[in-house]
Parts: sequence; structure tokens; C-alpha cells
Amino acid sequence: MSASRKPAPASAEHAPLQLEHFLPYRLSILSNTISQTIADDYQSRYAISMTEWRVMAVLARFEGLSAREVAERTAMDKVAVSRALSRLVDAGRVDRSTHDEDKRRSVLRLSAAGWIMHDEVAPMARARERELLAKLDPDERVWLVRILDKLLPAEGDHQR
Amino acid sequence: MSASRKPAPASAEHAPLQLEHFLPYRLSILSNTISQTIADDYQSRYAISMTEWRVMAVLARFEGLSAREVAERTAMDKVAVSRALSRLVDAGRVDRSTHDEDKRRSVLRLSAAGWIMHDEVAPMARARERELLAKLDPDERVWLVRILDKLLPAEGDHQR
DNA sequence: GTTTTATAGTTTCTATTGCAACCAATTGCA
DNA sequence: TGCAATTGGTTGCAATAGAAACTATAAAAC
Repeated sequence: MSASRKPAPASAEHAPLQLEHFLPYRLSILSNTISQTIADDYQSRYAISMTEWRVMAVLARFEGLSAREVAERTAMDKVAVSRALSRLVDAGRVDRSTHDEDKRRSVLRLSAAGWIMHDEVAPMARARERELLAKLDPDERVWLVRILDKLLPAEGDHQR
Repeated sequence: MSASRKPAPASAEHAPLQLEHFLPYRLSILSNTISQTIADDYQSRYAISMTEWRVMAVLARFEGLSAREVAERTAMDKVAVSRALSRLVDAGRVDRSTHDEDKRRSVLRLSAAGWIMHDEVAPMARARERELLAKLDPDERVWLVRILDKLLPAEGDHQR
């Protein structure tokens, strides 16, 4: 009952945002809730941050990327990636070597231990995605994918 | 062209997530992109963080909330709200007083200066939302709202 | 070739965040 | 009443994130 406050009388003159119907706000809540749910799953078993998991997921899909390419694909900045990688390498979940033809670049891949963890976490993540989609009817699922395709900047664009 | 790496051959045995089709990942990219775009708008004029703006938006809509109620409505944790509020009060954008019947609770409202800022930022935020929705057809917009209604936890639930 | 200029990645410094511990006011209840 | 449990809010500390500066290699310009 504590939340039953009436909108401020100032509404008329000030036109405040109605957050509960404001798309950016709703998307943010939804996204954070989902990401956190998945993070809770893997953090209950492994001491790993969301950024580290994201890096691992990219390396599972694309072997041998450089740090910059990981940053591109995760939409994280390069400093965040660099730090996540050094933790992952220290923890023995990622192997890092140097590119043959360009000694600036690193060549990254999951280690055996990294793969073991990946193979345990990935199904949990997929299960959460299914849980989410189960709340929708089949046609809603189709529309959602179509809408995301339209709203998301094309592959390869950066956000910041 | 740098991004044309073929999926790791390990795919078959390991079934890595296809991030580019993984709903939680796509939502996260979308949400971050949008929030950052709006933040860029107001940060180009005002030195204010995303959390502070979010608090202001809630107080514009519901006057006299307590800090806890702000936390509830913004889905932020109470520490983040407490700190955002102390910055906002210091900056003179929010007035804080104490509840008459419960001296633990604060009573929060935008100051005159807060309202001025709000009245400039809110239209920019709405414009960004319109820009986003303009990418969709009318029926897609309807489906999007319907889908969000289904996926978002009901009003008043908490996420963490 | 040698000197810019650009790129990959790391480090440093600072600001933000998150958690736990904490204080103060209120409520529940013996 | 009086004392434990709860609630609203803040503070301290450790981990994290972001910006700018820095190192190293590589590519481009001259």
C-alpha cells in the first residue's frame, strides 16, 4: 500500500515522463533483470563477473580473436576487456598468445578449464532465455525478433 | 572486414551461445545504446549522472516520495539512491525534508531549479523515444508494448 | 631508411558501485 | 512500559569502471 501515491499535481504544467510507459526505461529494467538472473546462475558456482562471462561467451563462439575484436563483439570498451582478460588468464580459463605476424595483437582462446565452465554455463543461459520466451505466445516471439532486428544497429556498428 | 572470423570449429561439441541471436544479449545492447544516447543529451548540458536523472524523473512524477519509494520505483538499490539524492540536494535540484509522522523518512521533491532542468530534459528524452519508435511500423509498436507488458514483472515487484 | 602516424593493449588515477555494518526512529509484543 | 525486531537511511571499505596517458609494434609518409 505504500506505493499508492498520486501523481504530482504539477503534472499539467510540467509533463513529467511516465516512466512506467517510457520505453527506454522499461527496456532497461527488463534487460537488467534478465542479465542479473543469468549472472546469479553462474555466480552461484563460479567467481566470475558478468563482463568476464561475456568475454568467455564470445571466445567460445569465435576462437583466436584479438582483444580488440572481443571488445567489438561484446560492445565493451577495450579497458574493460583488457582487465577481464587478465583475470581470465590468471584464473586459467583463457589462453593468451601473441599473433605471429603482428606482435601487438593477442590471440585468445578458451583453455580446457574454460571450456568445461562454458559447457556448464551456456545451457543455463539458454534455459533462462527459454524461460523468458515461454512467457510469450509463438506469434509474439516472432514479432519480438523482428522488432529487435529493426531496432538494433547492424552488426559491426559500435555504440560508443 | 576484420570481423569476418569463422565460428570456432569446436562448435559442434561445445554448442556455444550465438550471441547475435541470444535474446538477453541483444536486449542488453539495445537498452544500453538507448540509455546512453539519452544520457549524452542531458550530460552535454548538465553535469548529472544517469542515476541522478532517473531519480529526478521519478520525483517529477510523484512528489513527496521517500528515498525508499524512489528506490522501489527506479529499481535502483537504496545506497545508490541515497548517494544520488545527496548529490542532487547539494546541487540544489531536490529539496529534502523530514516526514512529520515518521522522522526516519525523508520527503523529497524537485526544487524550482530541478523543475527547470526537468522541463528541458524530459522533452529530449521523449524525442529520443519517438526516434526509436519511428523505426517501427505501427503494428510493430503495438506488439512491442504488448510484449513488454508480458515480460516485465508486475508493478511493485523488485528485481534484486 | 627515418620520421610521423596509427593501432593493440596496459597502466594509472579517479569516480562510481555494492555490500556489510551501522545509527536512529518505529513497531511488535511480552 | 521495556526490549527485541524492523525499517529508513547513511557511511566505510573493497571491488569495478572509465578517461587519459603510456608502451610496443606496425604502417604510412617523406
